[in-house]
Amino acid sequence: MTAKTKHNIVIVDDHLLFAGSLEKLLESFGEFNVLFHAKNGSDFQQKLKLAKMQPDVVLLDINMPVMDGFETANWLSSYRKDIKVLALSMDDDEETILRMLRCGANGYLLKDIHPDKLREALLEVIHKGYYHSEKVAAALLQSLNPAKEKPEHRLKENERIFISLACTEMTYKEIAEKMNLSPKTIDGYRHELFSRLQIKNRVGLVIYALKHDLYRIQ
Amino acid sequence: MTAKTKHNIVIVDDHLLFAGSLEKLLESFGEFNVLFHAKNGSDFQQKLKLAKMQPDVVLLDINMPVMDGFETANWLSSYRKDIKVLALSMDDDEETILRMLRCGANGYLLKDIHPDKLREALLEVIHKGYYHSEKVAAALLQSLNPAKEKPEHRLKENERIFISLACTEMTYKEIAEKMNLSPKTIDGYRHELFSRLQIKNRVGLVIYALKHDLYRIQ
DNA sequence: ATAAAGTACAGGGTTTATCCCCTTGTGACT
DNA sequence: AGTCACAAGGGGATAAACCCTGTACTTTAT
Repeated sequence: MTAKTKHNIVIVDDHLLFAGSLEKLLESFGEFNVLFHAKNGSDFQQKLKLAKMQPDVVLLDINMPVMDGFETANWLSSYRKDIKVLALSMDDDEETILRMLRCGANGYLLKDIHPDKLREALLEVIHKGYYHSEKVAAALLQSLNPAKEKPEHRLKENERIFISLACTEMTYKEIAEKMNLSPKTIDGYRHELFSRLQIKNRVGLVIYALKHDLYRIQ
Repeated sequence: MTAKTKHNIVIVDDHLLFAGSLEKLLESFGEFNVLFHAKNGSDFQQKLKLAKMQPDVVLLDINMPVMDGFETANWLSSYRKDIKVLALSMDDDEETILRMLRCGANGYLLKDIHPDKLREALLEVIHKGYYHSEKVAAALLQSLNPAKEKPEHRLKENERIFISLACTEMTYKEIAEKMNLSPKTIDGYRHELFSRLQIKNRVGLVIYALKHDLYRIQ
């Protein structure tokens, strides 16, 4: 395979070590050529505009500082629709997968897959225009089936505020004061959330909040 | 360089794609030979015992399910002190770096370093027995300054276990049963930790645990 | 060698917070 | 008129948090 017929790839990831290693892996497959690296979305924008060759596929990390994967995919899908985007993430959360696909990604890969899967995914994205692993396909189906959705996990604004306050050292009484509500109303929120989210106590609520990004440490 | 004179490396990381890529990077340097991968600490234990060749260095990820980097480094430093450990993490938190070094790691590398630094670090660990980047060296110096040390944050093993159980929906009574201790002893642990860590209630303890990586979501 | 100090575990008793059940008033919308 | 969402309350059981005390065993000092 000559250099001309190789598929051109760009890697966007803030972890230099990973990006560099990934390049070696792609080279070892023999049919790919890495044009350049970028350490975040805006770095990618600049380098893409200056590049003399355009990539066929962008391997895009989601968790990045400055301009994350969602923003980058969104921008690229309006700027150059012919460049395919393969999202790379450690997160197998359904919400994240769907959000990334809605931002225009052509495929979604978990970082804990076998290296051979990456080759398979890249070739599929190039030839078929999309790639979906079993997990992603399952998430897609779930989202299309409204019956299987979990409406009990939809939260109202006051519930979100309460949950994030419950992740602090405040007592329920103090939370009530802060929200200008009666402690008894807070008691009602608590009881309602415990049964809807199937948790047993306040620690369960904190864990739920952290899992679903309703509260962030530090 | 013949295969015999190459340095033997083992990679312990739950992200298969990263581990596989890293292997290609190491191969490209020419002076390293990857013996095997493991996806967590206990997987590593098993494979190490069966392996016909022993590694010179273990590249060890910190964030893993089942048996994390701390536990693994701890185990290895008592099992085989001649095998060097180079910790790999995205976390530049001072606490984490020091904890890993206390667990017996011979060096600490951030995942966002340049690939060439990895080669440098590996060679230094092999020849000098340790490697410390600027950031790690700075953290070490800080810890040597007794004025800035926080001895009240050093935890005993039972305290660590208690804290991670306090991050679940278990009551203190259930935690006591699980640890084969009286509920009153647990009450003592709780009181001691609240005053030492300057927190007011169990939620504070959960937040502390998550900040300092004593408990991990999911 | 023995007293003093420290550490780990466990107990009694009390207050406060959490958790749970059941009920009520008030607008708002069909 | 009905029911729905929301805020609020009464009463009570359980868990969490905070006292202070005691025993057994180890470490350290003299």
